[in-house]
Amino acid sequence: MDNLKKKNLKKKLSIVDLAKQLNISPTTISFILNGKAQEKRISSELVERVLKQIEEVGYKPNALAQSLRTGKTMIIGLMVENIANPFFANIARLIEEKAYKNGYKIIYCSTDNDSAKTKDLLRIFQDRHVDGYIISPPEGIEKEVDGLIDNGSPVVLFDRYLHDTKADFIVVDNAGSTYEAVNHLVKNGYKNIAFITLDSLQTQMQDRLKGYEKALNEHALSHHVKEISYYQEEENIIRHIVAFLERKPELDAVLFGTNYLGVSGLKAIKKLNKRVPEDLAVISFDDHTLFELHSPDITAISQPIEEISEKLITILLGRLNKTSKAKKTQSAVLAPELIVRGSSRKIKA
Amino acid sequence: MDNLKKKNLKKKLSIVDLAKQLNISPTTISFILNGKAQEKRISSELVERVLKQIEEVGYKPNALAQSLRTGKTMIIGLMVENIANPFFANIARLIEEKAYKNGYKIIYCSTDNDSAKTKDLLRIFQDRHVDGYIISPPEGIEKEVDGLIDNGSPVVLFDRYLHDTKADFIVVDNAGSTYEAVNHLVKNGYKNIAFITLDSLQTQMQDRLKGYEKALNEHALSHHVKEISYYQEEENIIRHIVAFLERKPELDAVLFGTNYLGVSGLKAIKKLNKRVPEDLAVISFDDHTLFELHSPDITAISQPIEEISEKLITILLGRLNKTSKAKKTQSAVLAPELIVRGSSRKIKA
DNA sequence: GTGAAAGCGCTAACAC
DNA sequence: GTGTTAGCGCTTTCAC
Repeated sequence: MDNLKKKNLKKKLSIVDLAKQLNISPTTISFILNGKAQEKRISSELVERVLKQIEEVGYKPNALAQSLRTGKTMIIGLMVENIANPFFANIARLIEEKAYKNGYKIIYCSTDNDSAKTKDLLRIFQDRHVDGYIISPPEGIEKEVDGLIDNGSPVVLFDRYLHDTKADFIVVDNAGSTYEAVNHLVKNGYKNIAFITLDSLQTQMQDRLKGYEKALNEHALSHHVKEISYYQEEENIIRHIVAFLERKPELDAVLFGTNYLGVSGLKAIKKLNKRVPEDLAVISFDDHTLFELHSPDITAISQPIEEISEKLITILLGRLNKTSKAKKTQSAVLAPELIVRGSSRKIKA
Repeated sequence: MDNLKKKNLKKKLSIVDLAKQLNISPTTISFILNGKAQEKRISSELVERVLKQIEEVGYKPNALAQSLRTGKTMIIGLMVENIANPFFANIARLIEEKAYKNGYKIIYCSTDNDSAKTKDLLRIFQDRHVDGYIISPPEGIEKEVDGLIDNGSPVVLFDRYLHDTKADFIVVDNAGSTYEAVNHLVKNGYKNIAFITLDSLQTQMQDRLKGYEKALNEHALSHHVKEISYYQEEENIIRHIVAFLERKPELDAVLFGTNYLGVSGLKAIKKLNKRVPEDLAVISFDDHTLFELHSPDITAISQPIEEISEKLITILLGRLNKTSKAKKTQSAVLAPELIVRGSSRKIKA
């Protein structure tokens, strides 16, 4: 009866309680628990006895107290632009998995590309003493990021990076892959190629724009760039795309700068009753379930999500484990893959 | 020079440091910080002075120490089946937002519907002393959930619930909405309606099955149920669906039990070169960007994501704020909406 | 009105 | 090899 009750009640017992039960000092238990039994030459019988008792009474160290003492929380702060975006959700998923495997937990949040919100969020993460950060940063948080690093918290950026920052980063070859995509369109006979992108100075968007422009210049084709503001409802985005496409009847192909622009773009194209690719060829940056199943299926610049996540966590864990803080900025530029599908196929002229 | 350095260094200063600077006791500062200035009748000038100093030196209380002392972490543990599933990602997004607005942060993870993994994860959340839980639970964690509640941590389940548990839950009317969807198909002239679902005993899947069967029974139509195991690659799922559809050429409609089954199903249907809805009408549980843009667009049972998130966080915050632990289980059953699209339209017989 | 002091549970330098 | 003890930074009871 009493035993049963005890089990349910789960009186949180501390290392001191445990020490009393065993008639030894908390220190010894602490040493054993932290793998210092050998080093401190604690008798293996004692170790045995302690471990057994721990098992028996279900003792679990208070992580909060540990963190307060050691300064390490084993928590990684993950800030993505928007967790509802499949690209970020998939990255988050993979990072989470790899982090857990290494004993780290994830606290996450969506920044909405809002630097004020992001600063608040960074503050909160700092308050909670997260050990390291993985961030797809909005513009304007350079100072805060460097502040974190100065305080000894490693930061790895992804999807885009920040100029003049000490933070590590993992990005993809945005310029090169966009360049390749446009060349693919040109090779298939398209000449009036638009680029519908975000009105954003973030590096990834700027690089995609550069790739687009470089390709067009090389082929002496005229530019058709439409920049759309990030901060609006999808309906509005669609409206803008519709207006742009209507204004430019000469277009025969369009490249979308992000997956959600691609999705909105397809909705716009549907509204206009344009046939893909006969009236308008389509390529989108980022792949999306939708692109595979759409009729026709949509050519996409697919990012190596698995590789990105792997590198991110590897770099971060490296920083977390090593004491050498002096190491230089690490970075990697990964190669996306152009997945050619029906929406950009050659049409008989 | 020295000032600059100080700013960058951000020597974490404690409440004691602050007290020394002000020549008062830490207690007073603590009272002021915790809104007890009135109660303790601390002179408003002192309050002013303290606040100003805090501002000036950028003092921030150590949340870890606070948590250790108070036992509250202001962190909510969110466990979803899979953050890469848009349904869960969207819910997570909304919950996160609402939580932050109330001063709570989210630690999240994906359970993969794996009860062993989930138990581990619960353990980790417990270790970190999260204040409350929002969970889309796999089967088999009833005991653990009740354990949490017994220990005073509120738990709200969603998407499905657990029998014989004290936990609150928010679900949708799975049986009713599936019933309605099948009736819609029947009304549009379909007679051989399959239900492709998960091989799962979770309540939501069972209820969807019941709704399907009830409708068929009322119309004296024969059942065609295909249960697919959750734990496999998408390729395999597609293969199973293909095989099922090939084995049952008499089918003229199919209802998918989840959004990813719907997506895989569409891929299977594409492989089989079946026309939708001429050869096979399609409805899927859960809406998905894809369903809107697919040709034809896909009829879906859309869950009220915003409302679900709102209720979840409201119930949890209610529990967190109130001291009355004795309150009975709270639950709500929300109504999904059948969004009728082209994939289930009436075809001329 | 304000302060001293006792912990929350843990780690680790130091002592023996 | 093992124990004593001083904090980590905060809240809160009790005293004045």
